[in-house]
Amino acid sequence: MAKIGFYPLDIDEKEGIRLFGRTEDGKRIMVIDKSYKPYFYIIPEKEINLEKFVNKIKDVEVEEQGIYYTIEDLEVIEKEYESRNVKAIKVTVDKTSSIRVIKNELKNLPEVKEILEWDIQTYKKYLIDREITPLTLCSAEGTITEAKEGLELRGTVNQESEKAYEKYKILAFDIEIYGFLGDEENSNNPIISLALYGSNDYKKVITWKKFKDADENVEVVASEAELIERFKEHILGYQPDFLVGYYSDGFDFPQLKERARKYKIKLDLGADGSNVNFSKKGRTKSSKISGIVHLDIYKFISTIMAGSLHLDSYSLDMVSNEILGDGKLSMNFIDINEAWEKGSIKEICDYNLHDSKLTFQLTEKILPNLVEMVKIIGINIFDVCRLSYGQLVENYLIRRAKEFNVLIPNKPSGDIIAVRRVHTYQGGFVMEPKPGLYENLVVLDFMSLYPSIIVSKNISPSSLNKSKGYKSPDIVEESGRKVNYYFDKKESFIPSVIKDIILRRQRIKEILKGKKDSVLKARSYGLKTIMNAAYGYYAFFGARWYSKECASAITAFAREYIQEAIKGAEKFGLNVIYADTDGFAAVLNKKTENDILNFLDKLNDELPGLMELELEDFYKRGIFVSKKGEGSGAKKKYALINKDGELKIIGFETVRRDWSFIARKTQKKVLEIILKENDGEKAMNYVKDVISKLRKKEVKIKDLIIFTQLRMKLEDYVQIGPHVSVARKMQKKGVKVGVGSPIWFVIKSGKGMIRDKADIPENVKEGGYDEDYYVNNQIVPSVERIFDVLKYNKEDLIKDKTQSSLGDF
DNA sequence: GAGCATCGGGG
DNA sequence: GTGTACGATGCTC
Repeated sequence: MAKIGFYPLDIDEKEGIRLFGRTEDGKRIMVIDKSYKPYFYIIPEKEINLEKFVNKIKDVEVEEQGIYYTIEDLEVIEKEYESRNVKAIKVTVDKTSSIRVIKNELKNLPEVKEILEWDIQTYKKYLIDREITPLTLCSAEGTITEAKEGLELRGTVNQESEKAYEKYKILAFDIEIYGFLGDEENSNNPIISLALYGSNDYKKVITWKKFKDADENVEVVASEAELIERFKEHILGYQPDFLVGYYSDGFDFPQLKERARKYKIKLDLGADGSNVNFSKKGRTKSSKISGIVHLDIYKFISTIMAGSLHLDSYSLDMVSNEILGDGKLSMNFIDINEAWEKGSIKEICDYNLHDSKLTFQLTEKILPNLVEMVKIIGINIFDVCRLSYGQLVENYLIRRAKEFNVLIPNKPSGDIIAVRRVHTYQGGFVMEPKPGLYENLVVLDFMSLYPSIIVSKNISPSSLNKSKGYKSPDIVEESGRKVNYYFDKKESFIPSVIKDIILRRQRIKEILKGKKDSVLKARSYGLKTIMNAAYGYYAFFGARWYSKECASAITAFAREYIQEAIKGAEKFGLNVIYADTDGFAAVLNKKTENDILNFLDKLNDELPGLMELELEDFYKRGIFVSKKGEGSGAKKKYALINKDGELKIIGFETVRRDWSFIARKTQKKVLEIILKENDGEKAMNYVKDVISKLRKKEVKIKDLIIFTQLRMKLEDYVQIGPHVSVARKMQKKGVKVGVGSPIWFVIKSGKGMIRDKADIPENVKEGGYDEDYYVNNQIVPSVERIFDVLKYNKEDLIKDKTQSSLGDF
């Protein structure tokens, strides 16, 4: 028997619970723990004799194709379920596969009311019950054997301390392919280059076409098959803890899988010699390797981090520009194809390596967030990386349920989900902005409004009742009936958990004041993310703890609070012009900034404990434009400039690439002139200038290009938009066009439908564009609503400066 | 305002 | 549950 300290990096189940990790001196270790027995709970019918029932089922055993599934233990346990104390029967079985079989055997017995906790993966329950946190110091005790892949220990695991693993070995990778994307055709496209980037300047590019000016880190192999083999060798040689890609679940690994299959190469990268495991859940694929944690950071960034990043796109280029201040090298996929054909392989290698470098650097930046999330939720980083908001909250609640002795509800069935999807309820309070240009504004926000309502009104499915406790404001149900919900004042599970998070985060923020600590910062971020997702979780149709009543009570309380705050502000002398859910913007009138701070202090004294209205910022000027779609929860669309001259542009489509460059630039410039200089006339003249240049055919074709991507096979299109029409022309010219092909086009001058006038930029001579299209469909719509505010109308814009007296037609 | 179509990430 | 599977947004009627 030996005892060894290690950090679990990943966990799964095969033969028993398997934990893959690193020992303190950096050796790879696989621990197999067979001591854990899976279980589920039976909620019996009320009136039955428990002892008799336990006796009746204790010998239940099922045989299927020679395999025996047995019950190992039965125990009556007091638990809380749906706000009641219940006597539940804990059914411990011999192995994970027995859960399903035994459950099916028992579920139809008359004594059984419900069966719970059978649908939670065993490795997750193991982590909870044994109180093990991945990535932190554990110990394993048992018999050790040493193999070339690392240590193998059979025995048991204990949590040793909170000490976190630090020396992560990260290896980022990226592939380039030749050809065009498309679901089926994809497999025919060869991988032409593969790059790896790791710590300590580890760089490798593998390609299979010889070229002259190759760097030392480039390996030229004989074929694509050899490229895949080398990839495997490098991974086994480098022994990363984390193998990281950007959209690698969706592209790189599936592509590697297809190409490896073609050459009959095994992708046996697992520490136990197993192949990469590909799985598909709905639209989302994932690739898992035993013992090497494959992370697709695109998933984490585009779902969880998106909540705080607010980018228009989560492409590697956009994200790395935002987080690292460095973007991709400028090469599109046509360039890659051409470079491969021409033999400019160096270009491809550089591009490929740079992408994997960006992926590596992004991983280093966001890893603290991932790691803290792992420590908070207590599941493995592979899962954390791929969580949705709903799963984030749910996994956290599942982990905390044990200490509250609460039974976990089952996942809803398809029927229940279908019913839940249909039902709606009223959302946040939105005050339509009176469109206009305003001076001297203040924006005030409730800090964590929804979470603090959950806590201060104890809102949860288990405290919900008909007549006592906190009473919600009037809620109008779908039927039109007015109701009030009540929430018992005795603190219940979910509000307690949220309160915990809020307090824990306040303590962290207190420590962080005037100090820099990236770990604590990441922890605070993780806690905030979970807490802010809690309200949405109640309303999420797939949630175990779903409650439309709770969700609608939260928004009802929130509407009341924001409206009260607005009333208070107006009484105080501010002029509120816009509000959305948890905050509002107001004109200062004659009030000073100091007055505002005093107003906040006074108002906050009157609010319940955890609730607080905060100062977001003071603004010199702001423009609020009219919205297209009215109604609650409508998206914000306004722009503000603060005292430092920083612009805050919300909801304008200035950066969408399906608008021509000239339209985007014009919109941005107009907002800038209006906010910075408050000169509507100048902004107007700027637009008129652009229009006049367009009419005089002075605008360069490159500023007029519109970009879209093909989403279907060309022949499947029924609706022929301009991009489809252009794609057809490209195909006729012999260009390969498939799913995902990017289409750049310009609208040429001439007669007929827009789609007939659309053409690839190369076919359009300078000045050969349709100026009417660009004026009416690009420039005017992009600035129209801004000028509405300034009381100019569309005609004013289109009128030529020099001939305005001639009238419209 | 419901119902249908499109699109995301990767090359 | 060896079953299914996205979610947000924009356009059209």
